Amino acid sequence: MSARDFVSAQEVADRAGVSRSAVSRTFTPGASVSAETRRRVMEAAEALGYHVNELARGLMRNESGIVCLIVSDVATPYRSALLRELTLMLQNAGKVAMLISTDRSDGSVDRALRQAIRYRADASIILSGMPDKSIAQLCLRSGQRLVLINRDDEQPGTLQINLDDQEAAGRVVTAFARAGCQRLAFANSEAGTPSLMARERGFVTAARALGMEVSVERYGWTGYDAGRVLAQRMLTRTQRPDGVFCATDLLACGFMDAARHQFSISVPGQLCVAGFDDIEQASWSSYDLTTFAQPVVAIASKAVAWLANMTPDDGEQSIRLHAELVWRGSIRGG
Amino acid sequence: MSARDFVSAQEVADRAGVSRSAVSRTFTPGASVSAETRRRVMEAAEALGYHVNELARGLMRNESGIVCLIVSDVATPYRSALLRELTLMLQNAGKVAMLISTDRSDGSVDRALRQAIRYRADASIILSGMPDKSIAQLCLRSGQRLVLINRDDEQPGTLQINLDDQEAAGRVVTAFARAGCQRLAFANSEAGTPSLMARERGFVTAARALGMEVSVERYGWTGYDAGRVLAQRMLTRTQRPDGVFCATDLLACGFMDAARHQFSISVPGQLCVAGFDDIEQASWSSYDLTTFAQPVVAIASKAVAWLANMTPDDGEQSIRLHAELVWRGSIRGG
DNA sequence: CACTTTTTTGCAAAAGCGTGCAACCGACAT
DNA sequence: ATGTCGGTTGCACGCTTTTGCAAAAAAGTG
Repeated sequence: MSARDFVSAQEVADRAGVSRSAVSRTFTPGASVSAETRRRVMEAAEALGYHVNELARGLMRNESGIVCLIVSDVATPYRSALLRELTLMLQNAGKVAMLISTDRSDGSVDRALRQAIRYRADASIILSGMPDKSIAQLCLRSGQRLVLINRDDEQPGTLQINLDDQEAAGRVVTAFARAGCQRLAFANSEAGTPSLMARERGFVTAARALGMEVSVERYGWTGYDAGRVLAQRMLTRTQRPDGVFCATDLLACGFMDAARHQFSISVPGQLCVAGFDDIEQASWSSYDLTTFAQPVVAIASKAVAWLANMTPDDGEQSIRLHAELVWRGSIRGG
Repeated sequence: MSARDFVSAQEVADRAGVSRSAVSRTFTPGASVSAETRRRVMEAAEALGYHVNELARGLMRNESGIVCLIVSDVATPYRSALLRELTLMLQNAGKVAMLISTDRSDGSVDRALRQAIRYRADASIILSGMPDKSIAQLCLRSGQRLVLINRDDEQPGTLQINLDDQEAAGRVVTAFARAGCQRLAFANSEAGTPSLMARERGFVTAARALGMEVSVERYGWTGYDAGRVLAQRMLTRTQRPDGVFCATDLLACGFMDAARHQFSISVPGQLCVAGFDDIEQASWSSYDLTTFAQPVVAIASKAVAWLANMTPDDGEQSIRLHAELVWRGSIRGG
């Protein structure tokens, strides 16, 4: 066995010549301890290398300070950016982040949430995946607060953070129209997540409203390779589109690369492209992609603010954030 | 107060008509319980929605099952890829990952490690930052196992995972020579991490050994923008280099973009470029970058294998992994 | 100095779990 | 019938902390 010999509050108390409770109070903000006692305790703690045991503390308080981040595709630019903001802000709020990756297998989120419950996480933030309604129920029943980002389940007691995907998609139609595009198209993946579908809906309806021709193609998983495949399918038609809105920047990067290097189509000369997320690569000069910015810091700060604010006015709450269009060079005539 | 009312083992025991120990043993793998008792307990647990309290369990066992991941620049492609592998493998090993992001401020890693100790983490994996020797000592003193990735501190009781950076850098010199490059250069950041410096050393010494001209430039933080600035500095010289090894793929992407779009230099026609990490973008056709692959799955699996294998034969251990050269189109004549 | 008020301190209970020890139960051999 | 043995089960204690309560100490007041 690993001889892990932690020093306990008792040992500190003995060395400092005070009671165990005095030690406890010293490390509890807002507790009543005299300056002298605190000094003696701190000194002893330092000498012995004492650290509060958050496990025991959480056990007592029924509040672990742990927030569970349940996320699939961590290695994706948008997700990892959001992850960074969330962990940083949670740390500043005195919480600690427990990271659970879910692959695309079915029971994956389920297992993750059970794990979270076993560690008595105060809350879970779900960045992805398809959480079963029953599982979310389970979370809530065990007193866990739930933040759902870019999902549209209607669960009481949760915070929902969404974007104005549909309206945003409408705005890009206007941009394409102003650039003189005739035949629009939407490039989507087969993931079918609420935000992707909302963008598709918004784009198609806005295009139709303007009387423009519009087509939709879906393929594979939401990544660079799918973007390439979509380009191959859409750009080999006899009447190929000249304004393509990709559901995601990653799709857009793949699409643009295939268009330029495989079909020698100039962007934005012969083809306008827009994406969504404003990942770092969108600003790289090889792409210079016009896209919608995910308000990652706003998302993260709303989420942790809601978690930190423990007033149980919790009833279902829903926040809608605005996705700002970032003009770059992949659409003619900014 | 959030009325968090968890169901305890006692309640399950009452409902199942057994003692609390029976419940405990049911959820402890390898404990002695009859099939009948286990069934009754499981049934009651299911009905009541019972979940083992890992906080209390960790308190008893002095083993929390928590592994702390201390990482800076989470949103970076290489880091997030490694993060994904680590969390996935830790989960499969029955551990859980606690993520601590460190910004580049000084006391940041320090605070992170203290947090880890307070939660009685079984181990910490440090992907970055500059952990003070004294802090590492603190970790070890509190029985925490430590994995250091791409660092060169020599601490007993830790696992060090490194790459053959220096040799790899030597191999790319050969590649440049074969491509007919005359004037080599190394593009580095000012971060000064052990692996970056090892690549620089390896490249310079190998080039000199072949009697080739070689220069070094360092600028800023290890990212895309620094790559662009480095390109501006190096490509405006009267005698500009024709073979540039960038310390990192991100630097290389910035470098290539500036070279092509700002200076209209063709890659690999007039300029050969190589990078390091093999991030996803390196394979995108806009870059098609020849680079060294970080063996992320090997790194992750070595790390968690060492952690899972609790034999305390721990004495300082050091693993050196091989970085394979991935040939793509940014160097002439594959 | 005596009295009241406030602050500080120690005690003991509580939280939920694991586990050594002893008791117990049924089966089997003598 | 008695002894033995392997497997189960319950009891009680241990882990580390927080916190209500009451005692003690300190401070303030007349």
